[in-house]
Amino acid sequence: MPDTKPVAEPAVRPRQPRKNNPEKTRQDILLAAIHEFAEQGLSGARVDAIAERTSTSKRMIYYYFGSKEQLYLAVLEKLYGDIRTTEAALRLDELDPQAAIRRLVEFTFDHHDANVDFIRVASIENIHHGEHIARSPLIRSLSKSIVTQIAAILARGADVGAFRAGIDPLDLHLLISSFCFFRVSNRYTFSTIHQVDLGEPQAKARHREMICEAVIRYIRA
Amino acid sequence: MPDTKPVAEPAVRPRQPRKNNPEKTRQDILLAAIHEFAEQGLSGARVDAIAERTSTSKRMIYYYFGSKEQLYLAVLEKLYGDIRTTEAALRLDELDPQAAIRRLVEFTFDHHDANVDFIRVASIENIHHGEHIARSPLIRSLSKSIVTQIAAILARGADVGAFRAGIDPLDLHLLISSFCFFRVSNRYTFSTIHQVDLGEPQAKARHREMICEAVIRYIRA
DNA sequence: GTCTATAATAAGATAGAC
DNA sequence: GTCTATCTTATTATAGAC
Repeated sequence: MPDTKPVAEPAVRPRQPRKNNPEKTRQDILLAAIHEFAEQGLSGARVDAIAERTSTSKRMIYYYFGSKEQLYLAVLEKLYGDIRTTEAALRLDELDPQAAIRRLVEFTFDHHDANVDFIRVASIENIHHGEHIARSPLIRSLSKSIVTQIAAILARGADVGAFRAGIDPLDLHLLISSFCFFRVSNRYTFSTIHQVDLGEPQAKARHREMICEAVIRYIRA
Repeated sequence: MPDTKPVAEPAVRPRQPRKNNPEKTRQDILLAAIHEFAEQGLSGARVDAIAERTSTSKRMIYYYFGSKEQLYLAVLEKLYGDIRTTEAALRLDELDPQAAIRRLVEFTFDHHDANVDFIRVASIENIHHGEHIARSPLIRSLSKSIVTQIAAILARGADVGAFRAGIDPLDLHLLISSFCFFRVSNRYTFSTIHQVDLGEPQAKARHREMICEAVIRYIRA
């Protein structure tokens, strides 16, 4: 049987060889990994699926990150780095104590609401007993600022008689984080069970106000 | 080649055939599955590992539950069934409004604290977008009572002027659940990052009091 | 640094005897 | 109803060319 292909192939390269750009490739992989891990969990995530989300190949993932687990750790550090960096730039010391608390609560609420990937990966990491985050001194050191900031606001508020004395800053951080986090992390079961939509704007605005109110009432003198 | 086996085997049965006890076998598998799914997640859990936790075999798991996913759904229904049943038996209507709220918060705190498996499986289910719980009308119907109970307490409290009017019962349930759940679900990352032990008795007692206080201050007139 | 192809292994599910 | 052994497929990880 004769070869039916045309004698001269056109000069079009059927596969575009990737331009060498290590840093961009690394970032590509990292962003794709965030979404895959956030969606599927650590064991559920497929390295093949991450590769498909990028413009590069599976081989490159192992080349840059070594293993699926190391890639997951890089994802953790990226997500925690992002929230702590924005948090540190809030300049809460410029506001009066009650306004500062309100702003912090609103920021936490909005950030968690807008960063579902962070919430999901944090949940996943807890399922794994936090064993990966424990190996990251980076994340630990990034997280000191938020507690220090709360402590300063509480001290100022107590000084002017606006807040009660003796509130533990880390406890307050726990109270604020709980609500802002849970509302996103447990959205599916809560919505399904109670037949409501936690994502709708009215509910969101109501809950944002509720946690502000609850926190302020809790610390008020 | 002659058969080298001894002519008469001893009457000792080398393997004890399991006594037929369908209901016990089913419960065995279910309890083992709770622990495995709670520890490893849905994709992380291994059917082999579940079989090893029981006194039965992998074959039986498929025999009784059909598939890994159906077994997981049975686990969900068991865990939600347990909490809702105890919750419904609290008799909060016998207490004055503020005492009733306090008792409900303390119950929720204690139950979540003592049922880590429930917390973990609920987290896992949210990672999976609540797609399995959505297929369980049983869980939905079980969960109506808690909101009804809160609504009744809030109404009584508003009537006697102890509570503000206009508090949404489901929102309050969300506020209470958030704190009690998060404290357990995110224990690992929170403890690691902030270098504290959320499991220690003093922290636990302090947090139990904090959420009671916060809720009561929030609804108080 | 990037690619395709494949090795090695793990895990869900089932067959078939008793 | 229960058992052991196995089939089949999917997945992590790597080899080796360019």
